[in-house]
Order: sequence, then structure tokens, then C-alpha cells
Amino acid sequence: MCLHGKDPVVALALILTFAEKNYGKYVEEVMESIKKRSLFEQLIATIISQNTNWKNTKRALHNLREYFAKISPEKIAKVDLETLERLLKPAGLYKVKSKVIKDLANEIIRRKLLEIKNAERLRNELLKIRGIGPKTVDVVLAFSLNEPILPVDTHIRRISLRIGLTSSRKYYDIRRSLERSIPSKYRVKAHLLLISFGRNVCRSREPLCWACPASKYCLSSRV
DNA sequence: CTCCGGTAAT
DNA sequence: ATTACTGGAG
Repeated sequence: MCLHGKDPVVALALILTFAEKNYGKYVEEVMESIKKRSLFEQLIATIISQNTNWKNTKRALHNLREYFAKISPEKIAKVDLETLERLLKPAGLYKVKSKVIKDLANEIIRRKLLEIKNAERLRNELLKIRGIGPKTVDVVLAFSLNEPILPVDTHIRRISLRIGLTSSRKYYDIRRSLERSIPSKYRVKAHLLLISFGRNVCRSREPLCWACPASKYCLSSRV
């Protein structure tokens, strides 16, 4: 219900339908490969991906797998920082990320974080580690612990703001707005679908509004 | 708001 | 040459 014909919830639904049709198959594959990861591996992958495109993230991950065979907190804790930095270089922000990943490995060993079953407790423990923020922790909880969360990345944030789904720019406000409109079982998939849509259509630079199914419901439409 | 940052797209 | 990338800290 909207007097001026701009309804963000309708826009969101149209976008998800469109994304399902166009990127659904790809997204299914991504979900499968992500769910094979261990919790620790998922954490590492998510940290590496921070503010970095997927191609470069995969390069750094490839370097890690090649060097360690199997990635574990013990191995990360032992390796020297310079080596870790060299392996992570292609992902950018490599000094920050190396330190975060090393701190994380140490804390996991010291405080036995991987034994925590309770999602809320794990969330709080992970958030204490410098370099792990709400987006990273939400991704891990959603993918590895099946929590009904819809993690908000830069693409999803952009889409939400453009269609006017939320007036607040704060992380948890945007997340709450999305979760109000998207049923819990569908949230992980919606997360990936929205990212694909944000990369391909609702792009940051030159959004393809002519190709967008929600353009007439969108506050920022250039069509 | 700025910084970290190599890489690819424009 | 500039901009953005599945962010987060100071």
C-alpha cells in the first residue's frame, strides 16, 4: 500500500522473482559449495571477502589451500605473519586480514570457540575479535549454523536503500527491514540472489534500470 | 569520515 | 585516471 505507487516490498518481491529466474541455478551451486565448508573455513573465507570482489577472494583462498592443504586454526596459528600476508595479497587489505585471521585462530584455540553450540553466544564471542563485524558474523551464523538471518552486504544495502525499503542506514535496521519481508527458510538464498542482482543489474556505478523488474516501484529508478 | 589495498572494470 | 569490490576500526 503506497499512495505514490512506490512500494519497496513489491519492488523486493519482483527483484527476488527476477533473480531466482536468472541466477537461481548459479546460486544453488554456490550454496552447495559453501555448505561443504567447515565453520572455521567459512570464517576465513568471509574475512578474506571483506570489501573485495569474488575473483580476488578466490585467489587468496586458493593460495591458502595450496599452502596448508587443509586449513585449520592450529596451522594458521603457527604460520608466520609474513607468509600469511603473501598468501592473502591478491585479496587486498592483506595486512589487516592476516592479523584478523591470526587473532581469530589463536582465540579459537585458546577459548575453544568452535565448541560453542549456542548461536547467540558464538555471535558475541566472535564480535569481540577485532576485524569481525556484524556482516561477517551474520554470514557465518546463517550459512554454518542455519540461523534465520539475512546478512546485509554492500550490494544488499545499496538495493534496500534505492528501493526505499528502509530509511535508516544502520546495519541492523536494514537487516530487520529485509527479514520482515522475507520468510526465514528463504533468507540464505535471498542473500545470494540479492547479491547477484546487485552485481549484475542494480550496480553501484551504472545501474541497469531498464532491465530491472522493479524500476517503476523504485525510488531511485533512472527510467 | 578516512584508512587499509591489490585487482579488474570503465 | 578513477571507481568499486559479499567491511570494519579508529
